Amino acid sequence: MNKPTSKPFYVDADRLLLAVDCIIFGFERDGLKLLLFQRKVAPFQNEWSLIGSFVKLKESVTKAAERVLKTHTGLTNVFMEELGSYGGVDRDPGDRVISIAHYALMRLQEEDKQIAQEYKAQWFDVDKLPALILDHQQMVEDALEKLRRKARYRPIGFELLPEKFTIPQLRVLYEVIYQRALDRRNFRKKILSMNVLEKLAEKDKTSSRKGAYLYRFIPEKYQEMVEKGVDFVI
Amino acid sequence: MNKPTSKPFYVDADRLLLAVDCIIFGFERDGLKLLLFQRKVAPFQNEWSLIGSFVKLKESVTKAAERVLKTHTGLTNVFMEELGSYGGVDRDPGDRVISIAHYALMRLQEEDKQIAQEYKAQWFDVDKLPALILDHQQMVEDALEKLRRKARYRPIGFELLPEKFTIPQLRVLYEVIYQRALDRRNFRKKILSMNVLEKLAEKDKTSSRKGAYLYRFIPEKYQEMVEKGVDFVI
DNA sequence: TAAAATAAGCGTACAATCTACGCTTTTGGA
DNA sequence: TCCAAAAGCGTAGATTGTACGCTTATTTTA
Repeated sequence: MNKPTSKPFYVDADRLLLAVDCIIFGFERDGLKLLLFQRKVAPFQNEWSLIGSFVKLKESVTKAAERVLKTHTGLTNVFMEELGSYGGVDRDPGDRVISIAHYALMRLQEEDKQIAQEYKAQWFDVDKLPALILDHQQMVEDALEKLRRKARYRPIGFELLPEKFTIPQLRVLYEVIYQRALDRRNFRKKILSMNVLEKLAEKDKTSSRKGAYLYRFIPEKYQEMVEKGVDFVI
Repeated sequence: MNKPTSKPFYVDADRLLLAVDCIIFGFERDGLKLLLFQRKVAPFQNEWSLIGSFVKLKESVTKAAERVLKTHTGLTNVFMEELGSYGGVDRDPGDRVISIAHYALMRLQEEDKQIAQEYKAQWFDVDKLPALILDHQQMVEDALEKLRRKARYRPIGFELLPEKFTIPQLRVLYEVIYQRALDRRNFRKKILSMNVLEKLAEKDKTSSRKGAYLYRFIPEKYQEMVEKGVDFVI
């Protein structure tokens, strides 16, 4: 068996195109947003789409997803996780492409909103999305479901908050994820009983006259919680 | 742009090898088992390995996983689900191969044990596994974690029981998955309170003198439970 | 043939957690 | 100065979880 490279095995196997697509969620006071792009290349030029790219020969899948996020939003260090593969034969009429979808979470601040302009993208309300190409609609639905389920046993939503935050802010976050109202008073009790929050002296007055105390996660406790998996407010 | 096929797009993208690997769990009274194979081809010939195959150009990822299961165990209609991708650049020294791992669950009966002989495979106790090739050890650990987590909010374990089963059998199943003892009496109460079981007139006497009543899932209730997601005995 | 052994099954009591909701506090604006 | 609005505190009752004793049915064994 001659070897053109140092890799003589598996010569008969088919070679395919492998892509990553990113479902980028942003959290804002008034709801959960999704970052969408107008596709630059054919097929489906100019239609709304998730952002993605092909995985390169010398690049891990994870790195590919990070690269996509970086080049299309400028962001690094964002929480991102694999959602799953989309591997149907005819899912992309352009060729046989298998995509490994990833979803990312970020908190949306004024500065992040510029991303939309700089990268010709747009933030949409998750329940007011335009038509998407290919199976991207399905990916978004799956990502939302996974996000909600995950929020139950992991403090995942916390990725979406600034370092200092108020308890009402945290509650709104969960309300947005679960799409339903949570009792103010019970939510507070439950969260505080977990002993992962440190109360700070400062107050945030942007959303009420009285102002709400700021809190911060206690890193060790938070880490512990991530590992053990907590049963969260439903 | 000339087109050799009807698919003129994405000509510059790298083409990779995409595989599926299957983590096949079997449930038996005395524990959870894993089906392993002695690899027939180089590299790693004769070493213990999960079973897998390359995804073909005209085959969906899901179909590829089903094909693997069928050709290596003869089984179809087994619960199987995607675990995730293993996409590191150097994970397989034989070539750049990305694998999408899947895990399958089945109940182990005498007839299924012949699989091991027919297909030159062997059932191992999940906590007494031999060394595995590549990152297969990691895949198994991840699959076990996912299985346990999933068992909490989905009646997933039920895939592993025969149509008629006793409550003690169901309990042993959960004990095996969670790797800890569950209180007989409380388990029964919890399960019965879900109202998904129909008590049959027959008893099963294979595992006790007194014999235990057989039950069956009420299909509609069971389906409801799958969709809503239940919070299960921890 | 009676007693012992064993797993199944039933019930009860106490603890922990969830849920609903009233009341007080703080502060900016009318 | 009073009102409105959100934050924060507390309690009571309902629900669920947890520990564990007791009875039942049946086979084995003494």
